[in-house]
Parts: sequence; C-alpha cells; structure tokens
Amino acid sequence: MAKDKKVEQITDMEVDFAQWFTDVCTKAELVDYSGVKGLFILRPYGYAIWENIMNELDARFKKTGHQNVSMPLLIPESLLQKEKDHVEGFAPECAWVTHGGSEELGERLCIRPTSETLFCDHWHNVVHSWRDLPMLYNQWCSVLRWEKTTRPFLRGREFLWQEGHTLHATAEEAIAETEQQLETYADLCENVLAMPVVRGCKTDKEKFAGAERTYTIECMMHDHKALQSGTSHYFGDGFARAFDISFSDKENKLAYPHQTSWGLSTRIIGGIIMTHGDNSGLVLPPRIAPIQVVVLPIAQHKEGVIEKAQELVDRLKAEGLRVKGDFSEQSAGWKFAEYEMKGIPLRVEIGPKDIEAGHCVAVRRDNGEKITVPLAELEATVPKLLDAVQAGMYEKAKKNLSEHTYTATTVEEVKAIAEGEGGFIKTMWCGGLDCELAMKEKAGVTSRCLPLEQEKLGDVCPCCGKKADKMVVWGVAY
RNA sequence: CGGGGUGUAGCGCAGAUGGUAGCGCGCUUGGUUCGGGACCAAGAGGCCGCGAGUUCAAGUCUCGCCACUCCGACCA
Repeated sequence: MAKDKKVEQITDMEVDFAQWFTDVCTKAELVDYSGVKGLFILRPYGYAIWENIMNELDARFKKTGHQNVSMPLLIPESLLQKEKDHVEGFAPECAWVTHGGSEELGERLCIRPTSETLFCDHWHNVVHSWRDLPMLYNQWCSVLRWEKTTRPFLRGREFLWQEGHTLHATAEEAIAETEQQLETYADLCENVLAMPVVRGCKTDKEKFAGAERTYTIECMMHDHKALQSGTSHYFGDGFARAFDISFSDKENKLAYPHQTSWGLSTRIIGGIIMTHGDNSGLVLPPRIAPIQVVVLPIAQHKEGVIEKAQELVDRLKAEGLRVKGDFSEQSAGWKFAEYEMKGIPLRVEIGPKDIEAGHCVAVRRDNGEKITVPLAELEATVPKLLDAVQAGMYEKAKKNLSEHTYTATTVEEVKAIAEGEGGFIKTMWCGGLDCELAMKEKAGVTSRCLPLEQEKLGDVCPCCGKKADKMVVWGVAY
C-alpha cells in the first residue's frame, strides 16, 4: 500500500495538466465519450452536479421574474440569416439538416447553435404594445456548434446550457438586465461554486456575434489560464430591427425594443474541476456536491459498526444533507481513495474504537484535516464543517487568483509573465484593435476583459505608446 | 482545418520476419482479511476502431474512413 500515491490512475497535474483534467472527468465518472466527436455522455454523477447548478440558477432567474420556455431545435436558414453579424459569427460552426426521411428539404435547417433568432421570430409575432414588455425568458436546452477541437466540458460540439433572452422597452432597462444577470452568474460562481471571478466587458474583437456589448466573468484555473464562465450580452435594438419587432409605446409611437441574452453552460463544470481539483481527483464545493458527506464504516464486520454508521447516515440525512453510506465489501483504504477521487467534501469514519470513545472522525476533502466529532454533536458540527470546506475552497481559489494577477507596462513584461507561470496580466490599453492583435502576436495573450473595476496603472498603451485610458486583463484562455 | 501520437477484454498494456490472441487490474463465486486502494482459489469475458484490398492465410501488409489525444489556427 503506497501511502504517497493515493490515486495511481490519475496523472499528476504538474506532469500533464490536460491529461489530469481528462483523467478526472472519466475516473470520477462524470462523463463518457460517445461515438461522435465532441458529443459527450453526462453520467449520473456529472449530471447531478449540473442539476444542482440548474436548481441554484433557476431559482435566481425565477426570483428576478424570468419564465422558462422551450424553443425549437431547428432554425430555417433564412431565419438565421436575418442578422448579418450573427450569421457571420455562427455560420462556420452550424450543423445542417438537409433531409427529412429520404426527401431533401426545400430549405436546409440549422441545428440551433444559440436561439436568438428563434426568440426574435417569436417576438415578432407576439409583441405589439409596451404592455407586452419586458419579455423575460429563459430556456434550458442543449445547442450544437461544430467545433474543430473538443474536450469534455470545456468544448463540446453539443453542450447543455441555459440561454436567457429578454426584450425591453428601453436601452437603460436592457442594460440593467444584462448587468443584473452577469451579477447572478458572479453570485453563483463565488457563493455556490467557490470560484472567484473577474467581472468585465469584452473588447469589440471578443464580443458575441451581433452584440453591442458583451459582459463576462472570467475565472482562473489551476494552470493560470482563464475560463470564461458566463456571459451576458446587450444587443441594443439591432436584432429587433433585423427581425422587425416593434411595439406601440406609451405615446402611441412605434418603437423598437432593446434586447439581451445571457448564458451559462456545463463548461462551468470544467471550471469547477480545474479550479478546485487536485492530484487525488475532484474536489467539489459542498453547495453543489451531489453527495456532501460519505459515511464509511471501519472494520464493518465487527459487531454494531454498520448499524452505528447507518445511524449516522440517517441522522445527517434528517438534517437535510446529501449523504451516502458505503457498506460495500471494499477495504477502507479503497473507499477513501474512491471518494476522494469523486470529490466528496466530507468523509465521516466510524469504527469500533470510535464507537467505544463516543465519537467519529471527519476528514475534509479540501485540506485533508481530520476532526474528531463527538457523536452527540454530529448534527451541530457537520454543517459547520461543510461551510468551512466551502469557505476554505473559495479562499484557496482566491489566493491562486490574486497570486497570479500581475500588472505590466510593456509588451515585454507581459510576454515574460505569460511565458513564465502565466496568469491575469493587467495593462492599460488605447482601445485599438491593432494593439490587441499585437499583444497576441508578440506576447501570446488575448484580452480577457475590461474589468468593471478599472484601475489607473498609467496613461500610455504598452503596444503603441499612445494615450490609454482603459485597463485590460490579458491572459491565455480556454 | 494543418502537423504529431494512439486505437487489441470494462481499464492499462504485450503480441518480432503474416499462421487464427495473451498479461496485470477490474468483474463473478467461495473462503480468509479489514483505521489509507488486502490475500487465496476457481470462473466469465474478444465484430483486435470501421470498411475495402493483397494473400492459401491479416491484430500484423496497403488504401480509405471514424474516434481519442497533444500542438497550432478557430471558438463558450
């Protein structure tokens, strides 16, 4: 029994981060590959994580007045083409349905890569008056984008997400909606998933096809690369004009409404893995862990151990916790490794010696700390330990983010940081596309966002030397 | 889409000059173990990624395709 290498199936992240990630995805039984490239099977454990994220988000959407709907899977080509920038952005990665049975279709149908056009087409029919606004819609679905390279969670051709689509009488209201939804995503990440975020706007180069403004939250992974974890777009009235959505306002004048959309996908699970995972496998934040506590009987063949362990399971379940007891014949060591790999936040061990002493032993997944818990204090202690794990995970991630966030004033500095440990690099920027491209060319980084919390690091652009009044965060993105 | 690597049991792999497939782990059954991936015994499990071709004979040679993976380009 090699004590130093707990989970030999998983490649160490220091050895090969990409392989480590893939190992965790498959060994923790989150996903399996299907026969088609980029289409993944979300196994029960992986889907359970997504369900918990859905529940958290859906409750927030409902609280802010949004309603769930279901739009069609297929988009007629003519409909997709109505908004110019949007088609150009998505056409290269559309998959097309050309036949119904054996008959060729008169017009080919795109499998939705996103549903803006469908919502617009619908609203064209149903929006007539200012009284019809705002439209606050959301749908949970999957979309298809024919990506060239694919990876579990991070980039699938099909992926599950929610896409919110709203329509408002005024630009101000729409922008407020866009910002509110970004904040909802930030709240989910920080308070539920224990992932600190940088809130910001995308540059024109990086913004969504057809959007006037794209907001983003950027998270930092273990390898110091950036993961865009949620986006919120303000469309102005561009789509409304393209799709001829108009309404009579309070002055009985015809007006175009202002639109937003926002989305968060199963990609976030990849973010959770790469933010919190370690060489023993997955580490899940207690708030979304499908199993929060695993109770393991030690020397379970001994009189009364299983009964006592089952009692602990029942008591913790009665507290509303998600608990599993493993009474299988596997050895204790095997179970330890197994549930560490699956990222269960807290393990509770109970054996003959513990029973005799009137306590059990709790082990935190985030830092391995062992805590002796008197059986009488079980209900009072375990929820606190889960909160401590949640907080500990956030702090650890926050530390990684702050320790790998830098400021720079020259392209050379940016390059040196990017080629070293990497991370988020803050510089001033003149706002020019040429300088943004130059940064990619010379330093190997792309703009992640213009943070909402701007800082004044100077007043010249590191690329062109001209006046710069914007601060950009640069990095290498997933 | 360009360049590299890979595809043989659920997983990890071995199968030299072509001759009809094996090992470890896992799985099943029985027994012994039990505080960090236990041990013994007996079993089960294979369109050798898919499709053509060469050959008396293909896991092995040729061609095409598909998938996985890494590096670029593109993207959530």
